[in-house]
Amino acid sequence: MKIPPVKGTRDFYPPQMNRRNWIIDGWKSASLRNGFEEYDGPIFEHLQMYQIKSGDEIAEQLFSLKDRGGRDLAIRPEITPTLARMVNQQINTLARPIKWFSVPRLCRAERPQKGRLREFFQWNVDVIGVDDVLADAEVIFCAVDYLRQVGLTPDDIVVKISSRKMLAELLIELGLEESQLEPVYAVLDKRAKLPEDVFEKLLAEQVSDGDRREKILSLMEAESVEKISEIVEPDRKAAEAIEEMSRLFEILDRMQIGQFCKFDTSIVRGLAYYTGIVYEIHDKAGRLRAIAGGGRYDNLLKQFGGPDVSATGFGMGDSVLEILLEEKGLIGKEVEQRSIDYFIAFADSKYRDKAIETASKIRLAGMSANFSYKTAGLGKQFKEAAAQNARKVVIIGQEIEAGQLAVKDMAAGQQQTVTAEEFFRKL
RNA sequence: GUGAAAGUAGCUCAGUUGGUCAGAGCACUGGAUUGUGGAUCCAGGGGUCGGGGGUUCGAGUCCCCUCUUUCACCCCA
Repeated sequence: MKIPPVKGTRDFYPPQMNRRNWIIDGWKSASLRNGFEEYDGPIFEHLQMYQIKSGDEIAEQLFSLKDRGGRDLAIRPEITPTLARMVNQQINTLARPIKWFSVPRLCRAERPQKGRLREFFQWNVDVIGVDDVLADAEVIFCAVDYLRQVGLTPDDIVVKISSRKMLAELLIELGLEESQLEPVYAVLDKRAKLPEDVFEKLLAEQVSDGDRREKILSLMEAESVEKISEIVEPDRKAAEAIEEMSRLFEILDRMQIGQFCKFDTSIVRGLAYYTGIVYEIHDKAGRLRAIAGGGRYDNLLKQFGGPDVSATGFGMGDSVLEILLEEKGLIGKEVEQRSIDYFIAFADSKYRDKAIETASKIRLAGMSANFSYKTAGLGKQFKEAAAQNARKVVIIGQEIEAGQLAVKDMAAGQQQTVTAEEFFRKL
């Protein structure tokens, strides 16, 4: 009986596994050079953990199970709750700022589509315990640092940045009720996806007053933080939020990534827990879903039973990223290819034992080596070596009787005869 | 959860109104090639035509169901 793979999952054969490792290794080294430490948690948690933040309806979108003790568990659909739990548990012993990153494997029971699978990897970078927008700037820098390092430029991607706090203060100043904010956010979030007239109609359903709608539309079109104050005269709290945004952009400029970043009030983000700066990284053409998204979530640790500690961070999934990198031709052929330091060929089956011995010595010295399981001619063995992308081929032939080996550099095509003793000494 | 399209070898695909329709290229294995490579030539293995049911003398082809994939919607932590 043939059993198919599970819907929305991927098999990683060696070439795809090499790609996956290349992406994840890039994430990890970017995190480390930005001063973040790696952590991880279990792949499942109590189901309840995911209901605190997002409510029951989200429980339908995750994989849940009952263990033999009747406990309701869920495979993690995100790692932020685990992070909050882990940090809360040791909050009094952790030195601040807490700069942590993780590359968890996550599962969500959603319908798969382009750039969205049921199992994926997500790079998470967070700073906990710092109120200052400097922390927001630093995580944004970390994301851009990686994306730039793999070859993406400001022509390819854009970090769209806004502020929940600023938007809320301005909307309230315009006369909206607190209770209207959520539904209005939902409409504003759709702006980029909808034709203008449909968007305006949806907005009119939420905001009946024409003048207010005008102002909101102008806010959405503001190209810079400065323009905001021209549209709505900010009160003290709004001015603070605007000031914070300006400062963020100053820091991003100082960090040399200003050309990747753009003020964009249409970035609202789905769920309610963001409290300040919010941002999404998109492909410049806007054809794909977001590459990454994040923001400040100052209330989360408290919601998980911890103290009032601020936090900010982002998540970047592997699937949209891989599609974009593929489209831009930034995943080189060599990423998928295997390679090996040495391939040991033997000219006659009587030298096979010597070849096994040689390969083992090379491996013990810390280099990679293979030899053929077959006793084929040298031509075949060279083909095998080439197929494995071997850098050098060592030939064991009659010269071994005089203590010598032939070593061929496959790229250069040059071959040298050296004594076995010298060869092993130089490994 | 809703809607649309697709599914033939490991991959990309051809297969006419139902009647030599089990095929090609690439990949893989072996040989040409018993001391030298990714080329070339030859040969070979590999398929219950996604699965199940139906119509028919006869189904890869038509009908129904189902699974999977892709795309969009809902949602997007």
